[in-house]
Order: sequence, then C-alpha cells, then structure tokens
Amino acid sequence: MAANETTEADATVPERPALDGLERKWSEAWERDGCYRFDRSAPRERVFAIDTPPPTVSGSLHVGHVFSYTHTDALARYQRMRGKAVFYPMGWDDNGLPTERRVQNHFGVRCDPSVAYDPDFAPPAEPSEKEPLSISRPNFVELCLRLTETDERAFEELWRRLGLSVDWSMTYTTIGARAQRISQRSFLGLLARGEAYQLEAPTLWDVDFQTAVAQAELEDRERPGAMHRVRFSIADDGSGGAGEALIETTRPELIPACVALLAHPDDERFRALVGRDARTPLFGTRVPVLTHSLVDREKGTGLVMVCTFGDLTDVVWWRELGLPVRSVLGPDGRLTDVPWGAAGWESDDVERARREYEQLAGRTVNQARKRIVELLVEDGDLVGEPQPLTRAVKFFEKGERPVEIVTSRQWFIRTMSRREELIERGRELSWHPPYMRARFEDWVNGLTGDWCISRQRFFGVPFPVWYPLDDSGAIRHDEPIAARAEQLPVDPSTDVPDGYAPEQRGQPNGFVGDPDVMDTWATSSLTPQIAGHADEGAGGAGGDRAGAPAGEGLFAKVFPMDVRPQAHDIIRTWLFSTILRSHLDYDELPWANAAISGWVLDPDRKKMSKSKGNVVTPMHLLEQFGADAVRYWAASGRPGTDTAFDPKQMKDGRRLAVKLLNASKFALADLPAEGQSLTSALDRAMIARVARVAADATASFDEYDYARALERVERCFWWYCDYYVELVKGRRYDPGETDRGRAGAASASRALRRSLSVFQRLFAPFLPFVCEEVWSWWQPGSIHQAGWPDARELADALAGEQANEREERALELAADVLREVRKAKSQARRPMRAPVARAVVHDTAERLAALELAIEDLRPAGSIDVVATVEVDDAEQFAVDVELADDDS
RNA sequence: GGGCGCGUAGCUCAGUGGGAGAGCGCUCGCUUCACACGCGAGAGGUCGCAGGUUCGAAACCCGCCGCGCCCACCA
Repeated sequence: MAANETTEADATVPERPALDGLERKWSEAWERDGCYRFDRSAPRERVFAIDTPPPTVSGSLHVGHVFSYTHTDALARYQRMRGKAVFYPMGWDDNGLPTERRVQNHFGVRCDPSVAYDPDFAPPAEPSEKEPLSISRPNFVELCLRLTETDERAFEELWRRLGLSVDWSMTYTTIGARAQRISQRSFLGLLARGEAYQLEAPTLWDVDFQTAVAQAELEDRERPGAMHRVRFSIADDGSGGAGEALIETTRPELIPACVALLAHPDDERFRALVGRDARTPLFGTRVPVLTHSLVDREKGTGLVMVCTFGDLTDVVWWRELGLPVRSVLGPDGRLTDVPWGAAGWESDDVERARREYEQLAGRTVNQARKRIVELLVEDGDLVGEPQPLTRAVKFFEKGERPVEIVTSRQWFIRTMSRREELIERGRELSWHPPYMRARFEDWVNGLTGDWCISRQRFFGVPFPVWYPLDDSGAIRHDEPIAARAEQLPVDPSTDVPDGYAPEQRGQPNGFVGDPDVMDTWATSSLTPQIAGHADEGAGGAGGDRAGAPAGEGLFAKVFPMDVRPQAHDIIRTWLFSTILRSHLDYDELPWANAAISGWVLDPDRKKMSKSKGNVVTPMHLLEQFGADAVRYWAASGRPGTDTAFDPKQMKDGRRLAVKLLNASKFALADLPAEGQSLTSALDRAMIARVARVAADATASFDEYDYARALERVERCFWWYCDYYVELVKGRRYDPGETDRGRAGAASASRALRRSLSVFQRLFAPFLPFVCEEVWSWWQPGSIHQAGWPDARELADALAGEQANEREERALELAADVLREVRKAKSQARRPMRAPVARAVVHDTAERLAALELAIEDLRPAGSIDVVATVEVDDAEQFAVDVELADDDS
C-alpha cells in the first residue's frame, strides 16, 4: 500500500507489526514516487545542496562508508522535512590508479597512448598476464568504464538498502564526459590566467607506478634502515692542507649524487672547513662545504651530505644554495648510467669513478645501497659498523616502495602564493565540529610547494593541450596549443588540434598531445561543479573568478553548496583542493559548511582496513540487523569523532524500531476517538515536554549535530513509553460513564496521536523505513516529505491549552511515584499489576498540590487503591510508603 | 619536535559551574489487556593524576601521565 493512498480517517494498523520486508517495500515506493527527486523549480533560497563524497569504486564499500553516509543522509532528511529542496546527488570516483590496476589484470591489457583508437576493439578472450595486449588510451578507458559499471551498480544497491535519500537521477562519475569537460575547462582557465604552469623540476615520484605524486598523497611508514658514518676527504687547496670530514647518512647509495656538505653557520667545529672542497669517497667528486641554518648541529656528525635528491630537505638546500643537479636515479627506481668525466660529473680520478659506479648502475636503490657499503668498506671510508635504526619514510599512499625525487616536467597549480587567502577561506567556512579547522590551517601552513597535478598515467582526465614539434621533431613545451572550449572533452592522444592533420602527429613541424592525465584530486576537487552541471547553460561558465554563477540553470541553483560532508583524513586533499579550485575559479567558497565525520574503529580502537582483515561487510550487517538499526548505530557517532564498531548498538537500534511500531499501534488503537481538546493536565504537560525536545532536536540539527538530536529524542521517547503511556492507559481504557471520563479518554487519544506524530517525524531522519511504515498507517503521503515538527505546530496541538508549571510538575511527580510503587512491587517479587492498598507520598506542600492533578491517572497506573500524602519541609525528603494489598492468589 | 582530540560504571558513550547518567552486559523479579524483538527493579564509578580559580569543579585554568590522529627540515 502506498503512503499516499491512506488517510487519517482509515488508519489501518497491522495485527502484529514487524520490521521484516519494510526496506524493500519502502525503497520501491520512494523510487516509484520520486520521493527524493530534486525540485529544480525551487527558488535558490529554498535549495539545500550537498556535495556528496564520491566513493572510490575500485574497492568495496565498508562499514566506515555506511557510518558517514548515514550522517549525511540524516542531515538531508532533516532539511527536506524543513521544506528544503534537497540537492543530494551520488558520485562514483572511478578515475585513477586502482581501477587501472584492476583492468590490466582482469582483461590482460596495457595502455599504450601511442596506439590508435580501435572502435571495434574487443578484449582478449583469454587474458594473458605475461603478454598483455597494448591498446589505446580511449580503448583502455572504455574497459575501465565497463568494469567500474558493475561496481557502481552494487554500490547503488547497498545505498538504497541503507535508505540513503539520494536523487539517483543526478548521479555522476569522475571519469565521465561531464567531469572531463569541467576539469579540462577549469584547467584551461587556470592556464590562461597563469595559475597553472608547467615546469621541469624535482618532483615526488613513485617508482612502481612511474608517476609524479603530490605532497598530499604521501604518508609516513616506519621502515628499518641503518645509519652509515662515511669519510669524505678534504682536498688540499693550499689554504689548510688535506684532511677529512665525516658525515652520517641512511642513503649511502646517493654519494655519487652528492653536491655539497653542509654545516650550521654557527657551528665552530666546522669553521675551518667551510668554503673548502670535500671529495666524495669512491668517486672523487669535489663538493663544496657550505652552511645553512636548517642544519641540525645535534644530528649525526653535525655535517650533512646534500644529494640530488634524497629527500625534500635536499630540494630546499639545492634550491636555496643554487647547487647543481647530479642525478643518479631513474624513473624506474634504478641507478642510471652517468657520464663520469663529462660536465657536472668531474672527478679527481675519472677511471676509478667509472669503475666504482659500474658496480651500482642498473641496480635498484636497495641493491645499490648494499653494494656501495661493500665498496666503502673495501676502500676504508666507512667508519665503524652501520647502526641499525627505524625511521619514517615517505611513501605514496597507494605505493609499495618509498617515493623518490626525480626531475621531470610536470603541471602545477599555484598554491604557495595563495596560502593566506586559503586560510582566510577556511575561516569563512563553518566547520562541524569547529576544531577541525585547525587541521586545514596546519596543512596550508605546512605546504612546501605548488600542487603538482600531472600524473604519468592513463585512466584519468587528459590535459587538453598539444605541443608543436620543431624541424627536428623536438617538443616545444613552452608553446602549448590549448583546446577550444567547444571541443571539450578532448583526448589529445587521439584528437587533433586545430590547424593540423592527423598524419602530422609525431612528425617534424607537426604536433604531439600532452601525454599525462590529471591527479585524481584535480578532478574530484570540482565535485560541486560536476554534480551541479556547471558545464550546462547560462550561469555556469565560471572559471574567470567572476563570483557565483547567476541565472536559472541548475548550477546557479546549487552553487555555492550548503555542505560538504566528508571524513577528517581527507581535509588535506579533497577539502583543501576543492576550496582552492573554487577560490581560483569563482573567488568564493564552494560551500558554507563542512560536516566532518570520524572513522569507524574496530573494537581494539584500530582503524579498520582491508589489510588488517578486520573489515565488516555492510550488506551482512544490513541483513542481520536491518537498515534502521545500522543507521541508528551510525547516527550515534558524534560529528568528527571516531567510533568503535559495535553490533550491540545495532541491536539497540532494532529494539527502538520495534518499540516505535508497537507504541504507534497503541496510540492509534481504534478506541476512543480523538477529542477536540486536551482536558487533562498530564496530557498538556507531556505535549509541552515533547515540544521542548523537538526544539532541542531542531537546534541540534541546525548545528549539524545529528547525534545529539537522536539522543535527545530517543531519551524522551523511552520516558514517554515507560511513564506517560502507562499513566494514561487507565483513563483511556476505563473512561467510565461520566462526561468527564469520556472527555479524559478523548483527551488521551488526542495527546497520544499528536505526540506520536511528532515522535515519528523526529525519528524519520534516522529510521526512515520504520517511520515511513508507521506513518503510512494513518497519514497521507510520505513522512519524508512531511513537515518537521516546529514550535508553531506544537503550540497549535495544544490548542491554546498551555501546560502550566504546576501541571508539568504533576507529570514529573506522577512518574516518580510510579517508580517507587514499581520498586516496592519488584522488591516484594509481585507482579506490576499487584494491587496497592495505600500509597503515602511524602513531599512538600507545593509539590503535593501539583500531584493532585495526577492522582486520577496515577491510581490505575499503579493499581493503587488510596493515595495519601504527608507534607514534609524539603523535597529531599520525598518518599513513598507503599502498602501492598494482601496476596490473594 | 609542533598541532588537534580523547581519558566518566565491565563494554560503548552522553553529560561544559550546583542532584554522577544512558544503553548493553550482569543479578533478581514479572505471561502487565502496544510491545517477551517485552516490562520492572538492583548491584556497579577516588569522573586519568596533581595543583589552582570558585561558596561550589567531571566540567574552567596550569602542569603531568596515557591513548589516538594530523603535521614536521625524521642527515
């Protein structure tokens, strides 16, 4: 039965309400009725737009995704009930390395950008790992799309099962044509304005993937290593005679790449050395001894070897001291051949340098390190034994070997010069929770270079530029040919620039396409533009720092968005880069709020990860506990706070959902009919209490604190079931024959229904399935499109019969007395319905006066024959003497 | 080394100036007419440690200890 086929008049409550089957029933109904469809006709100010995180498609969704997406969904449902047109798309992040790897293995292919596109291509029937088929970039991309499509369907099914109120007609992918068009257009804008530039420079490099990577993609890993003390000789320059200098290094294989030795400027120990030349062991290359303030006198010998390049500090020293490049490391992580004796490779003993280096060339870093230690030992330049140690080494987060620094030509976006502006943007943004801003500022302050956005990979967005070739066929990098806006998206490996013929590709005086693709963050930093269709119609041009888009197009309706929900670990990547791009293209924040969620930790408080084998599959959880129960657990996790995985709380959630079914059944029971007014004090007091909780939940949601909202509502609901409902049962079931009795029963029905309606809606963002079910028993339409309970509505429910202080106290006191009566029965091991001959309440005069209002309800609720009172001076002396009637069993 | 967060009952966690709480777990009791996927009751805590502010501190301030995360110029 659809939600909109019932009305309050013909409320139908099942004999035995149950949770089974609700998920299928209601997710089908929501889809059929377009319940979550974004209303494009809504005026701008009524739109609430969410910049949904696109999950990476090449893996699988885990319980951490369920956790944080539930938070967002609760916010979305709240805003929708507040009357907002909620823009809540879903994206799939399918572009990038993980997909490439899967496609290579799955189909037995390799991408070769020099191969031409084959429109009739079909992957090999029997994929060969050893002899992969070389295919063009467009063909490779097609296979990537084919594989990710399957995952995307599985993801969507899980999200629907979880009850995400996404508008599935607005789904986007980060590799799709729109994403490419928008990424390329933004890039061309940056290029035209000088915000993007190309440079040949030392670049962080992953030797396995053979691509540049960005600072933001690095992580530290502890690795064993050894400290080697190495002797350099000091050349006799006639000023102070020969001598020696000792340095310590964990990377002796880079001695041939040494370009200087450094001491701290104030370090007296090396005063005599500074300004002279040292000679590298084995290779006899003269390197100057210089000073730099970043040298730590306490570390090693106080003298440090600068290589091109061992780490990022080397880059700083190299740049600031104007040192030469002497590079020995190739892009594959092996030592390359170098021309000893040629310019830049001078040696005091060229023959020997060649001989020694031959032992290293072609070896990997680790192999070379092992070998050079042997050579140093033979030569007597290794002082003492290498000292084993453990140190943190930089890795590409998806890589398996440490990153190296390799000189290469890359595209960069200017960030260093914008740091102050970005920090200012971070301060304009509302962070939930607020302390997360510190992570952003720390990151921006710690940036060491512009953002390298080019990757030497294939499944990504190509750079929309070509380069002319000169007479000799050399690439003229400084004269890039940009694609026209109307051409986008382009793939320069197959598309041809204006003014050239396809045959001119790679020919002298012809052209070549830029071979690289963009960093995956260079695309996902544009998710607001992609989701909002910034490439469509008027008002979405952007890219010229002209401020927010205007007009009636979708993009103008949704941008800047209201909220970016995401986890705290990608503040430095996704959040940072999105702010940067929006700042550069629109001179504006991309959203007003950032809702930061925590992680799910396993019960030992470790981060869940596949490698640890502690991952719980979400579908299994949904089957076991039900979506509402899983959502309840997720929504209990505070914003920004890591939460331990706890199936027990899912049981609690299930319990709550069942309670809601049964409480609804009770409140909607056929008898007696709802009255026109609330004649009973306890009814009015209860409504007042529920109104306060609704206001509290509203305030919490407005602060993006869904967890607090849930906690407050739930606490009130259990109180309501345990006390209020019990207190009014007698009046409702046994109204008696008087008008007063009948009015009391009708008042109870009215109060129960009004409060039930509020509770159902307050729980709806958290437990969408069960709430829709109980709503459908008596209300038309979907609860998820019903209005959020607000103060005015609740005032109306009271119909001018505001509870006063005395009535509210009566309700509290009635609950207190009921508790005491229950305690007495429990201690006497009697059933709760056991009759009480007499209950004597000790309390202050004021409170006893309030209790009078509740006595008629209290007596049947506690099966109390006589309620007597004793006045005391102090509320602290509150007590109830319970005299149980004789056991008549 | 710097920054941020956390430390409350066996477990998971609320609680930011005035009664130390919830759920689970545990113990006991109850077929109670919405609900045994239930209901009622109970036991259980020096609120990490130490100092300070205050009439009053779990909360505010200082220091320390422990845990986690992020960052760092980790030679």
